[in-house]
Amino acid sequence: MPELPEVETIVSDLRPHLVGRIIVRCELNFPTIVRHPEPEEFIDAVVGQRIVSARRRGKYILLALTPPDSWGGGGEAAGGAANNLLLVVHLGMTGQLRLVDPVTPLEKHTHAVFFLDDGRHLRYRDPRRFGRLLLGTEEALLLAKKMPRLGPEPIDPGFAADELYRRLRKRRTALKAVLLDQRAIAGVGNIYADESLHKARLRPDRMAGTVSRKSAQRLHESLRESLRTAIANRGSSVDTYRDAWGEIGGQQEKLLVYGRAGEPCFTCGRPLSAIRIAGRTTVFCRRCQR
DNA sequence: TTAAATTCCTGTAAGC
DNA sequence: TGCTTACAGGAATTTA
Repeated sequence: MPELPEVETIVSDLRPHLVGRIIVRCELNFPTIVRHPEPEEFIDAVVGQRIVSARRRGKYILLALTPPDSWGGGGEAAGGAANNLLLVVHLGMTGQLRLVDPVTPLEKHTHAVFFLDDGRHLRYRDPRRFGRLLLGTEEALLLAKKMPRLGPEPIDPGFAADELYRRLRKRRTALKAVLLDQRAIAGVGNIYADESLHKARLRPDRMAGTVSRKSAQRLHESLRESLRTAIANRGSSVDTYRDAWGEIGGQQEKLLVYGRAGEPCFTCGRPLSAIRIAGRTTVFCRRCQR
């Protein structure tokens, strides 16, 4: 499922192709995939807009839009103005955002199609429909509670070990539950939570508030290392993840624990255990993670 | 305020 | 082979 590395791969691939394009038409084959505003208003507002930037925040894809004739045109080419209208895409578990040639056959479960002025189609497909599309300014979406106030970006150079330590210390729940909380740290999901806890040799069900500064430092390092390696390998194609071109990633071959319950730990050889934390399957090594 | 439980959804795989 | 059932999980929502 798409987490930070997968979303980062999609956004960085799409960016050079989308920035500068105008959305000339929008079709919603399954309108309820749009969660804000009403589907009709969404279409009216999005059509005619120019995409001026494409970025990632947590697991969200943010496309900044401006009317092409506003401000003498191209005035915000750098993108990122704070009160820009944003087209927001969250992929949920099985969402796919693909840029295709118009002759590409429409795949089943394609819920939205954005027709671009270069003739190509940006298609949103999502069999399980846990994903969603949003449109509005960042402030409006936060206010309407369509998006959470996300925690810091774990791969940001400014994200210090001490900040992770402080965020863990104040929580009275399992370490892994905090990693999965998007308001605590943005972008981490089930795969990279398990992977980084394993690398840091920490039990996922350990109470977050009891971790030492030293343990938090190890987790900080392993979390960043797991995410950066996964980005370098273009993400993990477990379940249905595909990049913007429909291709699989490479990180699934290198996962240490995720999806390997019952199989031997690569470090000690003991079978990996599976437990449930915060409603998610959690795989770890009872010997290596204490 | 925080944490836990519930809900949404369908493809896949296990079990009979 | 074909049917039924359990399971996968991100995050909004509800409950405690």
